Amino acid sequence: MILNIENNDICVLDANEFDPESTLTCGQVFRYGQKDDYWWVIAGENFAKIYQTGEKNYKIVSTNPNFFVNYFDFNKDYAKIITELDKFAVLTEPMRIGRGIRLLRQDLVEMIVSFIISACNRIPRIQKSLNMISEHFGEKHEWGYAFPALQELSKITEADFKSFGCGYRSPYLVQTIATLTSTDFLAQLVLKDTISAKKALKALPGVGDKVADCILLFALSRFDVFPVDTWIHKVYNDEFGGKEKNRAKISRFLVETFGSLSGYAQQYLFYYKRQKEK
DNA sequence: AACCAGGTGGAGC
DNA sequence: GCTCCACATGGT
Repeated sequence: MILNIENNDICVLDANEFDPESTLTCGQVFRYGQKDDYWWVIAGENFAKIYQTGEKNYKIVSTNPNFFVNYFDFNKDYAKIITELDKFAVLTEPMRIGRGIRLLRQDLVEMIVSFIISACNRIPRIQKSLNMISEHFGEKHEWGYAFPALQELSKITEADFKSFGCGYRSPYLVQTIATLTSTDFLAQLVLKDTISAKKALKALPGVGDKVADCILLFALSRFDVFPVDTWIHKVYNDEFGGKEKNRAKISRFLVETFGSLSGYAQQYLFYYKRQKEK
């Protein structure tokens, strides 16, 4: 990976390790889109456009290049990860389909809110709710609306969340945000190991096993977790011939299988299964 | 018109 | 520990 930061531009070479489409559409992030000849993404209060400039060349135009180097984790070498995961036959096709997926380093509060909303929901409606929250409580920029900071989120009422289509998750959101605002929960969380952090997250209303795993993976880069949702449940049945029905046990089995690379395996398998259904 | 969606919390065993 | 079930909301 060759990376140059030139004023407001970032040039990224070696597309074997970066594909904006698979990275953005693989289910880890909700506020993105495709327009004209570029992909765009809003991450917290930052915005980027991603242009393909050659077979293996990308140009990222953003408000904050250094933020996006960290966000896309461009300094991480995926070659070793891919080599290691190549040992699993079940990943051969998913890794071919999802070539260029990078696990993003996203904002903790944004992930907590996003994945509480994701419970028993459809992806387009999750996106709609998050966009409405941003439009009503986030800062307006020329490129759109930032995701609100915690201080702004704490002003949102249960009725507001319901009007944004969050449904029965609305009281969970209000209570969880109140906890994050009034305690040192977040500062303590990042210090904990994966097991303790998961336990702490599950104490938040609206956060169970699956949502906690998503937060750990997408915000805290904990790769030793395997979120099990309806799609991964299908993967487990179809690709692993699994008989277990308890999702916690399925997750445990998959973490035992993929170890410290579980999070990557999960993302390839999730993307693969959803692509196949289309 | 039932059924389902990136599940979770609570009740009852 | 486990198994049911209700929970808003919108799309098919």
